[in-house]
Amino acid sequence: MSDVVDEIFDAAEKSRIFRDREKLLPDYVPDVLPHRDSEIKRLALVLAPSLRGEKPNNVFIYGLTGTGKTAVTRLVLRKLVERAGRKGIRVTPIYVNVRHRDTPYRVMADIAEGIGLRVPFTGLSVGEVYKRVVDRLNRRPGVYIIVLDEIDFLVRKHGDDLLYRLTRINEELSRSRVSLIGITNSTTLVDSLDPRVKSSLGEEEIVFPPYNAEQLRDILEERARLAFNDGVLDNDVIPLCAALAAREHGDARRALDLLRVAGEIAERHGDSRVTKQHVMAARMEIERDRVAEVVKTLPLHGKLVLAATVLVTAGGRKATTGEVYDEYRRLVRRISLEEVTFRRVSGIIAELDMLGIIRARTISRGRYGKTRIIELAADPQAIIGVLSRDLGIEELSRLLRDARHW
DNA sequence: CTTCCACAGGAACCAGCGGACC
DNA sequence: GGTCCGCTGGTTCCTGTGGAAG
Repeated sequence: MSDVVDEIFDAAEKSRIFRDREKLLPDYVPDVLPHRDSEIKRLALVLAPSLRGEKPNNVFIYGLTGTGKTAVTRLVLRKLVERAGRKGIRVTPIYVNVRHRDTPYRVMADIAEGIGLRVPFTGLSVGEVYKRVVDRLNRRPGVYIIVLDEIDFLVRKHGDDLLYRLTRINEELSRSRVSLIGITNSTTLVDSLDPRVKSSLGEEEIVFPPYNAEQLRDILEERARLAFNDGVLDNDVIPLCAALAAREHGDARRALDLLRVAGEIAERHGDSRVTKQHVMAARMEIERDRVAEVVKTLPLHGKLVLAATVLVTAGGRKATTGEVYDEYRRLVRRISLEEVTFRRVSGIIAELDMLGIIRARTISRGRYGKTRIIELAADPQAIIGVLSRDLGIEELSRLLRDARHW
């Protein structure tokens, strides 16, 4: 037995495929970012005044996912801090990813942590945390640069009150200065902001265009050199990853994920080279994982509405909100649970759409009313699998399994 | 041109929970 | 121990609306 374990560990120690797998992880920021020179320059220019101890302008950064917004920001901040350190100036970056911390309190709490303040994860008011932050900033003079990544998630759910407060924070500071960098995936977000927030945050604006397939190839090649052993990649692997990601609006993160997972699959299978087939398998694995992740964390009635959607869209037909709701009711009654209202189901459908698990677009059928037409946006097999296991209701699992015959 | 369907989706509010503060 | 807090997952009530039918 122990030699089996040893074998596994031995194999894990000297990977045949990877030289350094971490270089492909989403949060790794390389020193070289191909095709982002002008964006790097612009951001550096904006932030440069902090080296003189002055407050840089606030910046608004837009661009679709995987266009290098976060990487560029981190790179520039890293260099800025290095430089400031050598000159003995205190510049403190505070990075908050709002996507998974999408309430005003949590964002404020993260900012507090970012300046070394311990705050409880609940119990205090937002105002109280804000006060403590202001207090701390006044006690420790310096330039602070707060990065709010993916702020769309905060604004969409909770409005821009917190943003407004943060843009005014300097009025309460005597010896410190705070700059804001707002990063967003959505270009339409700006229009929904309070004009005061808009003008303050948008003192500077940088737009990140999507990468094309050729540029993605450069990025992947650069990174593959660091991450893979020499000669393990088939020639068509990188072009394929680039092409697949280019189809999804030039998402570099997606391209890197594909490459990494393809490598992982090759390694798991004990193959010595990464091939096109590994990339195709990676695509499916990534999708399955995404679906599983999303579906598992859905609240109970979210899962049930999704189950109803699966049933009513069997055979690839499209359904309306009303049809999904009817099916949902039938389902819930059959397994004798309490049902939620139509309004809630409508809201859940909107949430599932946002999560990318279904597609729901509103249309008008004239005399026959306005509704959304709904279809699945993810692999039905994967959804059914996760729902069956997760709900643990035998009758429902059977229904879903039967719906699979289409 | 008007009507009217089948909803969309905003707004205000609520219960229950885990937790902080005094 | 009472009061306050935020978050989630709801409810109730509501106004708004694209476009086929009449």
